[in-house]
Amino acid sequence: MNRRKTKSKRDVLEALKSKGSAMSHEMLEAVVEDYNRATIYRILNRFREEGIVHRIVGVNGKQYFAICTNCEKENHNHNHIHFQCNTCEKVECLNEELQINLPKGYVLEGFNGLVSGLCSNCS
Amino acid sequence: MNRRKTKSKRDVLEALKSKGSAMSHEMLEAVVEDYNRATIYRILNRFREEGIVHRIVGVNGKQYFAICTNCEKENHNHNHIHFQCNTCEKVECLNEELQINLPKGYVLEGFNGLVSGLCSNCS
DNA sequence: TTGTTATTGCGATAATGTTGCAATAATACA
DNA sequence: TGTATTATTGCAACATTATCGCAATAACAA
Ligand SMILES: [Mn+2]
Ligand SMILES: [Mn+2]
Ligand SMILES: [Zn+2]
Ligand SMILES: [Zn+2]
Repeated sequence: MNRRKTKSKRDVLEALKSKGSAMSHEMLEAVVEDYNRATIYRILNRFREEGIVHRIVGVNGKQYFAICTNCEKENHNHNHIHFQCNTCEKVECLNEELQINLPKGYVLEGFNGLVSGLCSNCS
Repeated sequence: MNRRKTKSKRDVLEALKSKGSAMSHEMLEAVVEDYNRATIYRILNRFREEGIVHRIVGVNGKQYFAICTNCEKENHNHNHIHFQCNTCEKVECLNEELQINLPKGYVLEGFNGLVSGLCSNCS
């Protein structure tokens, strides 16, 4: 399964990089040129498999995708909290790492921590 | 806007109480008698307004509702983390309270912290 | 018992995300 | 450079979750 470089992938990656904060499908659609809905989702999920981006689930239940920073190959640290603005919908990574203690017998596999409120632009 | 006591409300509340952990619409539908989808959602959102239940958004983007415990009227503490099992889909409240520091200019309004993994039954 | 209106059921609708399949195009290789 | 392979795309259909308008129903106050 060899990967191929395509314009759509470049466009999506470029959009995510230049935006800085996390983006939903909807946000991406507004920025990149007109690709099919399925194509964009497939690209995002592919990126996620490859460890290029990580996913945040918003309070609205929507998926947001953000470029991985501070992540090494094979060693991702996504235990940071995210912030979602209730007004402008922006989703960003906070630096806050946090430590989680689970009860006995529980196995941690993922973390999705989301603080919602007003960002500095909207407060 | 006076509230009225109905069988559907009693049933939903009873289901949530006896289950102990958070429930999705789907889970509720399987337990209570046959009410319309919209009715159940309206009841849940009503309960939320009244501060009887709180809502957790799962990693799957679905809504889960749990009875409020440790909450006083007008003073809810929902800054606790929740745990969702990737196998049996169960969602429960963890005792872990956590402290969140936001950057300057940010206003906190809500928190949805979700750890996913395997519960003690499924691990 | 009766009137008011909160609540419900029904149907339609919106939004998000995935999938199967045939067409297209990126890439390896002759 | 030309050709074959197959990863990727577009399209349409589908699944799921959740909300909403409206008319019918039923809780409850008087
Ligand atoms: Mn990462
Ligand atoms: Mn509460
Ligand atoms: Zn904002
Ligand atoms: Zn489990």
